[in-house]
Amino acid sequence: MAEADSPHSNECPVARTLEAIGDRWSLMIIRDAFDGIRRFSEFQKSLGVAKNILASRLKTLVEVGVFDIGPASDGSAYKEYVLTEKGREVFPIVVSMRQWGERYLFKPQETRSVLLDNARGQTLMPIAVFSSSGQPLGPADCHRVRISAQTS
Amino acid sequence: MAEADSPHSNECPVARTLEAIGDRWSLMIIRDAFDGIRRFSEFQKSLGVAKNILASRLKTLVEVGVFDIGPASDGSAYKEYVLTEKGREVFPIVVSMRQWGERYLFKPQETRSVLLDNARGQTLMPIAVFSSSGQPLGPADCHRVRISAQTS
DNA sequence: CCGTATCCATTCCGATACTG
DNA sequence: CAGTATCGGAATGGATACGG
Repeated sequence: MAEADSPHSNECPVARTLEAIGDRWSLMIIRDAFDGIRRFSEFQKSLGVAKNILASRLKTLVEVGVFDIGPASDGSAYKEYVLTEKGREVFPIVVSMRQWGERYLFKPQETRSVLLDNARGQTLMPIAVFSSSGQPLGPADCHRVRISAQTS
Repeated sequence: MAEADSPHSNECPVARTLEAIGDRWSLMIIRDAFDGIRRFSEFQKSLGVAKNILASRLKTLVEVGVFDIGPASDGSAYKEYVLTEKGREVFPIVVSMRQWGERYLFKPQETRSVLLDNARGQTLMPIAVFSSSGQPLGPADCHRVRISAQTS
């Protein structure tokens, strides 16, 4: 049954995001796409994942709207997977994951990959949460509320 | 070599983060912790997850250093799970996931839960990636490089 | 109340083989 | 090159029963 959604994904956007791209491979695939990877074989080589798994993930990511399938840019007969706007917008998610990992999961001298901005070759500003008025916010400074539809 | 890690967690911080907290429940547990949940039964009720699973996840999250176990604040005989600094710092990750989900995974009128800042009751500023000099950055404005240990 | 132990179903993954 | 088909094994999840 291609039924709606699973029990707990109903109204929490975090849960839905996890359900859409929160599996073990999807975010890695998207991360590679941020590095310019577009071809099946390149994903496969970069990730070392089995082809059937990769095919399956790519397929659902296209269904979800993270990737579009387009013609090869080099004129070859094959397809390319290119990020949609929706896909590009997961950038903050993977960058915040990257920064958290860098900070807490590596020993100081351990070899790692880092992200640099093209313009200056500098590391990025740490991602943080701000209020609409620009105040930095921690978990304790926020609360969740339920919004049922808007009548304006 | 000298790589004793699991295959894909090698040197990408994103991969390590995914391995540490990227499973189906951990981020939901942490999200609940941001809402002030600290007790086993509260997590269980909030998430609707089986007790053995919850116990298992909580255990690994403690091992990973996201939670500390402390005495109950109300003087009862039981433990509480309280976020460490490392745990609190996953806040940007779940907020960026939340915002992406809100934006792309909900129909406009669908009921959802949203995060508001306590001080003003406003929605948060969208999380974005900036260079160290304050320029907004997209995926195409960055590149990855490998850093092997020491320079200077 | 807070877990642990057990059992079972399901899903996920990887290797391999095969097709256009 | 870009997948699909199939299979076995591993990991994950859920329900329930039990113990501190």
